[in-house]
Amino acid sequence: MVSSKDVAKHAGVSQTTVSRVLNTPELVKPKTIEKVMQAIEELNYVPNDIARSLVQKKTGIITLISGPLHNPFFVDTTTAIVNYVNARGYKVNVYFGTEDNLNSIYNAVLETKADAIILSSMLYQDDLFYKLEKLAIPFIMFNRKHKENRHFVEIDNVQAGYLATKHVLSLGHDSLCWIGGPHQMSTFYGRYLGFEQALQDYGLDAKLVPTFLTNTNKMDIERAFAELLQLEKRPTAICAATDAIAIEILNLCLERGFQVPRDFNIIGIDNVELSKHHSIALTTVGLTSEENLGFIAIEKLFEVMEKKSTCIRQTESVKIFPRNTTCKIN
Amino acid sequence: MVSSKDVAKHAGVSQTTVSRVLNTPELVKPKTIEKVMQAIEELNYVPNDIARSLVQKKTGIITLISGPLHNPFFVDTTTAIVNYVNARGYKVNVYFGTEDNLNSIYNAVLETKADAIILSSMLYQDDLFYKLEKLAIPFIMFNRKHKENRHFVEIDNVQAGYLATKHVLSLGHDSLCWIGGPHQMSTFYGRYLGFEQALQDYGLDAKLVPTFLTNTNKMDIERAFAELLQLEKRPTAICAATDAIAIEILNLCLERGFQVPRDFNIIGIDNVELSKHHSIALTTVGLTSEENLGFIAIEKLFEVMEKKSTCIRQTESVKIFPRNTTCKIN
DNA sequence: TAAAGAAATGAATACGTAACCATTTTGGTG
DNA sequence: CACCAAAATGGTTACGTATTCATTTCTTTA
Repeated sequence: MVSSKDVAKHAGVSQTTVSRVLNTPELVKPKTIEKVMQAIEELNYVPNDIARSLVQKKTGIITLISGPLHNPFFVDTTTAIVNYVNARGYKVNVYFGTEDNLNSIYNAVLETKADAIILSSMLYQDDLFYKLEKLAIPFIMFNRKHKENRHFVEIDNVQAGYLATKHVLSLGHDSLCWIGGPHQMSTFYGRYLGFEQALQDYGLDAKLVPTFLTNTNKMDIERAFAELLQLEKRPTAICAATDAIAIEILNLCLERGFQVPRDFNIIGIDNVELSKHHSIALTTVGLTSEENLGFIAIEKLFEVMEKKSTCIRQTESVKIFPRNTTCKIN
Repeated sequence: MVSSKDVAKHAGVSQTTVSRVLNTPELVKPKTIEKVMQAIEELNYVPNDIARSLVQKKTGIITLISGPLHNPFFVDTTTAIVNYVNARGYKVNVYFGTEDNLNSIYNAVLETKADAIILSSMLYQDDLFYKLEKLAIPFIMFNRKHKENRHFVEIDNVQAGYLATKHVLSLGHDSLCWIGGPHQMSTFYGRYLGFEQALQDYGLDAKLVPTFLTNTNKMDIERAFAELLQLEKRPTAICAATDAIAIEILNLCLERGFQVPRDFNIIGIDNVELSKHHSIALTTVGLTSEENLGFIAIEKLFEVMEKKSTCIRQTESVKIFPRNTTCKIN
């Protein structure tokens, strides 16, 4: 391992000067720069970013705790976040959280010296929030909100649930069902509230509408769908709390020989890239703006890092994207 | 920032003992451990992993240079790699390489002290290979091979191209075309060779078969497809070098009102998770084994890190997965 | 040419940990 | 009780950089 001391010796200058050549060359004589650069070349010197981090107390690392990539929402956000962070000259430590590994991820993250944290795994009531505040480094949640109501970027979940539901209701469906996730997550809870509200506006009793709250892995969704098929009165429209769920339901429908939207209407929320594929063509609700939610969040996080803001609370408006998995009831 | 020195003072022991309590508690008297642990609690001490890295010359970081996630192949491999690495207690620095940003990624990576590098962005002739060997840290390529023929895990690309092509030929298609990527990548070149070989085996002249070599972003694939549609004699079967290309071609077909497989047969290579979705149901060629290629590669990389192996050269066998985007010609 | 100020360089130190070596304490044995 | 080995602990240093402060060298001006 060749260090800046080696370079210094080789160039006949002090280590300080080597450091200056790399960081503040305007303070060093051109001839000296040349000498040092040549020594760097000859010795194949590469600065040690760990040592630099130690002394500067900046690691240049952003920690991202994402959901798993089999959820296409996280494909979009991870792409946006990683690319943005790298373009800003930072590195990204990525974790994919599931029900199983989340705690060990938190342990690892809390011991890691990152410059900031961006995450989408927080529950509405979660002690993690307070641990992160104690860490005293900037953090932001995307697609999740904590009850303390700080440091988040989300879509208007209630409105999203409302618009999705209203869409199928206005197509004439009166036999709906809801497939969502655990209500400890602000996302699912908010969307469900919107669902309820829309039913109410159409004079339907939410209590009579089948509701499946499931974990969002493949197996549990399949279980929920199996239950759905057992219902006395099969719904004609399935409102899924996320595109990920919707797309998996679509898969299960086709797998069992159903046709969509003939046998089932399906609507999602998130407007993920995959939903636009013409094989899928999922009707969904998504951001009014063209931006990706992960992008908005990471941009805001950098604002906080740069002390341009101190606390982000942002709720983005949504609209409906009608595609081919919903249609007028005959 | 509370350090182990602060803990030491607070507990009335030396910093050495604090370090020992955390790393080799079996060398410390139980009563002392207790004292120190209490001090750690009270002061809310968290070890500084940067300082540890500096002294131990191990960062606990694996660098992953992946392709972009809009390519579903990289969704699968990134998932496998990140989860494996984290389960092993390491962190992952992720980069998504494209034509544009690859050089700046390389610059960043070469200055970063990672314990190992796993990448899928290497060209067959690429100076990067030699720079990485100079770095003297373990690295492995997945899905790419360098001409030096070291440090790689790949599928049998020639065989894959061969099987895919033979499949559509055996279905009665005699009007094929090939949509692939730049031949500087071993993956594309090998698969094309297999394509040629299969044509030859069926008595067709590869030189007369339309071949589109394109960059693998959406826009360039669309351009290639537009060209394809201009051909005097439209092929009945499209052999795509990757599932990513195949799935995008499928999208373009549907977008333009074509039906698959009626108007076009489409076959891919990689057997990505998405290809199994019943909306897509892409016929493809993939690993004989159940494992993900990224998983195999990262597992091998850890073997190298643990000195159990020194150099990986692995080519995995493949088989055909017939689904719904191909059918007998009528 | 001398003096003063600016520019360029260097020496020493801090960052927070693990590791090495030295020292003290403990426990067991004759 | 004395002695010795083993267990437990502590002092010091290294890791490789940036930074602070001091010193030297150069340039300008009277």
